[in-house]
Amino acid sequence: MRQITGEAGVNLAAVNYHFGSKESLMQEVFRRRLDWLNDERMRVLNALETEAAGKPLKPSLIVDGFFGTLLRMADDDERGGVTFLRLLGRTLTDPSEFIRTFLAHEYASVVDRYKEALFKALPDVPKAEIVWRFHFMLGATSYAIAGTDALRLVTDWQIEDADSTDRLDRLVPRLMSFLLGGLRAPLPQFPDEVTKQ
Amino acid sequence: MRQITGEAGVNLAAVNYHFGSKESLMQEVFRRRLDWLNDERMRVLNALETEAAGKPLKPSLIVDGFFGTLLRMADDDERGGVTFLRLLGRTLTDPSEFIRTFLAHEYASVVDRYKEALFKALPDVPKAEIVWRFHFMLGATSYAIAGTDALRLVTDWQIEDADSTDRLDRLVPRLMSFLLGGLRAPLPQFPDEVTKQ
DNA sequence: CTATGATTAAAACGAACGTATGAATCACGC
DNA sequence: GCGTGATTCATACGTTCGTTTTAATCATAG
Repeated sequence: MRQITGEAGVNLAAVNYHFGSKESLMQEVFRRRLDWLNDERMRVLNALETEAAGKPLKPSLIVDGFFGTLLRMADDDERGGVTFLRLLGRTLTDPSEFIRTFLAHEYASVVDRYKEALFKALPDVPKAEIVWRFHFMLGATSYAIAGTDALRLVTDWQIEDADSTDRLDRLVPRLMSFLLGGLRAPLPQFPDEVTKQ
Repeated sequence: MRQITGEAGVNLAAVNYHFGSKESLMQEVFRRRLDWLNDERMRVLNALETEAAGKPLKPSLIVDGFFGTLLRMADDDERGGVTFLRLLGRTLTDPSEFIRTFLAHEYASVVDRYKEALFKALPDVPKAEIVWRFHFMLGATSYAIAGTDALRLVTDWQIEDADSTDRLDRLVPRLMSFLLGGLRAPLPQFPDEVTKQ
């Protein structure tokens, strides 16, 4: 709080006066960004489904609508840019109880719509499997967003290191093809099912 | 500290007496687990490479050696079980500076060996792409480990909810096929390269 | 038994945190 | 210009945190 109000050039008590508490401030920060993001996601999916006129969508379009829309926020300083994406990435993995509940509520309907679209797009894949892979995709994405610096230490990163805007241009297609590859991977063999076949 | 020493039934000052500081205690916790994990990973990779006698390894074996070995720690209460995996998952995404540096140091050589094995196994995939996909795989795995409860709120999880040991039996193959699918996905098209072709 | 070094125990320190308080300042309709 | 409600300010409260201190207890060699 002292750091935030300090950099904002206002008094420490301002947050509690205007927002009530630290948690309320955080909720407002997330709401400001996530409302836009989820509206945009809904808009994209609606457009896709209208155009498809009842036919299943291509998985790549669905994945791009959900994760691509998120990643492209990084380019938009008006929407928080990379800073917000990093905050979100961290929050998705290290969730304090209250903010996790809030995120769940904020996200639920959008995630449900996209899940349904994926069910329809991949009728041969069991629904449970799709939900799991959605989970994995979220993880890969959160990590890619939040941990840009984290991995640079683990591996000695002999990778091109242009300015960050350039890196984002390349991160999105890279992550997209990874996510799609994972989403459409052959179904797993469970140990207890091997004998059944 | 008070919670830890409390549950251990010892005095608060015990940690500072025996370990020096909270950070040193954490380092020791991670070292105890990661030394074993990374030794095991090295052992597995060495065995694979010996058996292959210079020929490239199957990517699935490499991925299983790195991520499968990690996940199977969850079954081994002697090695920390799910508790340690959750701690590690959280730490990989929310890294305080000092512990991230420590993890990087602890991991570097193992990650390098596995990266080299992947380079050799996938000669047609640019090295930079493999490093990125390694990153993505780490993210999906960390999230799968740490966020078992987190996603259950986001999606209304109409998934079988057996006891956790059963869920682990199924999580490993599920995650493995996702990771492999992502690792071997078609290469991405970068916007600025489209015109070149 | 006693001396000595290691360990444990109780208590407090100083810093950081979110929040609350009361006075000072501001904006603005009358 | 004055009064009133909203806002800003300095300040302090009460906790929690990691650490430190000092005394008590323990183990053990002589």
